Amino acid sequence: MLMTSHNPRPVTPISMVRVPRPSTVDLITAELRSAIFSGALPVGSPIGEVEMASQLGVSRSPLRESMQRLVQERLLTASPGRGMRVSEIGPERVADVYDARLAIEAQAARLIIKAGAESVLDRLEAAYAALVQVSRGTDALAISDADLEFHRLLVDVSGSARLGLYMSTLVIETRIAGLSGEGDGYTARRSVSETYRELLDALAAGDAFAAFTALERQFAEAVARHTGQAGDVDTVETPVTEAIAVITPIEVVDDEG
Amino acid sequence: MLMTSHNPRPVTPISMVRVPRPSTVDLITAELRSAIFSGALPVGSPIGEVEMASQLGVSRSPLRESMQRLVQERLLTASPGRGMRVSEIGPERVADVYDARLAIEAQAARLIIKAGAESVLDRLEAAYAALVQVSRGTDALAISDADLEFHRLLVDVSGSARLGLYMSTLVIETRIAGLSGEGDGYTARRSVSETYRELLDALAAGDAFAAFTALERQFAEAVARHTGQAGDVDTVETPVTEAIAVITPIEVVDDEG
DNA sequence: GACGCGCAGATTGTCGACAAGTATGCAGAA
DNA sequence: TTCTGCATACTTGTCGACAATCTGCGCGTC
Repeated sequence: MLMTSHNPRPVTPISMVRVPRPSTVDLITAELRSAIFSGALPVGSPIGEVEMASQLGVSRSPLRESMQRLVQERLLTASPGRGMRVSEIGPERVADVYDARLAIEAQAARLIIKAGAESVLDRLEAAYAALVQVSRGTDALAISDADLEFHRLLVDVSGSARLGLYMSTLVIETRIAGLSGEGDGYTARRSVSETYRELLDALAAGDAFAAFTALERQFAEAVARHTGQAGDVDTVETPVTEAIAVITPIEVVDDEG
Repeated sequence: MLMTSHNPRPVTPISMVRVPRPSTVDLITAELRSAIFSGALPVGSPIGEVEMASQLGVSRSPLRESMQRLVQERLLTASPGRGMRVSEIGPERVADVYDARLAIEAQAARLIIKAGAESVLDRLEAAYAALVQVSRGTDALAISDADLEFHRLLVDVSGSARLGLYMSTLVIETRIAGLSGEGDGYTARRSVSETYRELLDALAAGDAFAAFTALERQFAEAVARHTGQAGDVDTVETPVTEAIAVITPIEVVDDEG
């Protein structure tokens, strides 16, 4: 009992990390990201600040701060004096997105192999099975969701916080690239590429080079599809109805039991 | 002369991209980034908004918007109700930074090899020579500058906009990691690692795997040095004087000839 | 008929002010 | 002496308002 006073160390110093409550800017940012991803905010559309602020139930100041985060993410482009608009990713920028994805996901694959945990392979197999299942249907957006979910999981299970941060942006950029195309239809590939199977086998075998090659081929196919040089792959197109996802107001957190 | 009117197409439609003037938020963001990189804003120090705003000559609103960009970059950490502080990168996070750098720079090396332009090799050789030259001195910060300049150039010449965006943040994070260490001294390695030479040779030979291996070894050395498991390498330490770089006020752009 | 100019409307950028929350210091009790 | 509770001062978060800027429309002129 006498020792407690002269040593002001906390009781559990190791796992006592500060868990910050999400701020308003965090909530708005997440809401805007979701709106861009779902297509509720169409690609290229300008964002009226007063309208968006009232729709979110907040003032312009936190909204503007949130939009600056998305500007840093390159999801919004700012024109001084002219406001923000949702970034477009035309065919000439698709290759850049997939170059970055190859950098991130190949490194994630290396980290997974380096860690050598088998449980992550099961989770990836499950995500792959879900992708195969959804690809039997005709909902292009659902196929894209399962596809991106697989890739996001690949990076998440690698355990790298920075790679995960980059990937969460790249996932949305990939979706934007699909939405920036011709008209308001979303095109997805219906037959799952065999490179997914190759990637999973390479991860199981611990072959980093084979994993890289699989990803490289998979992305080359995607870039060719996005730039209109698609081969004879079976694709399905779904119109994007903007009403499927609305902007939900930010609700004030009331943290009393 | 008669054709000019009926065809309203711009004169140079291909390279007529809109060059936006830098907004105030851009200027403040660049200034804060520079202050963090130079050590004018010490690692872990809180940022008083009123003081910083008056020092920059702007109001709190654009300053707060700029800081949100840096929060997205992970250069600042926000505690709700408690303000912002410059992020620390302790020894447990150093490996994550270098994992991300390996992802980015290895992909950059692949892109350089894929493009196959010899002029970029000359620029990299020049940056390498500058690093060797500076490493003969005892200014640790100058050595770090030349080191990071080499790596930034490596990514810049790859031509990928997104990799460059990631790298500009990773460069500052690497510097922060060096500044987060023991006391207010910056330690740099004095003898240039032979992995730089190996990387350049691999790029010249078009060997992507060798380039990756060189980077991987180079970063493993750096992580070991940052986490205190340094071997017998020759290091030099320079105290960081915070007065060397002050926060310069944002000057209003007056764009008349 | 086409081009340039000017004005009105709306929107963005910036600022000051209020409200809410947090850190600090002090007094009092165990 | 040490811990607890409270009052105070300061900081942040949010809001409304003003100023600067851009867009669109209409008019006049070449």
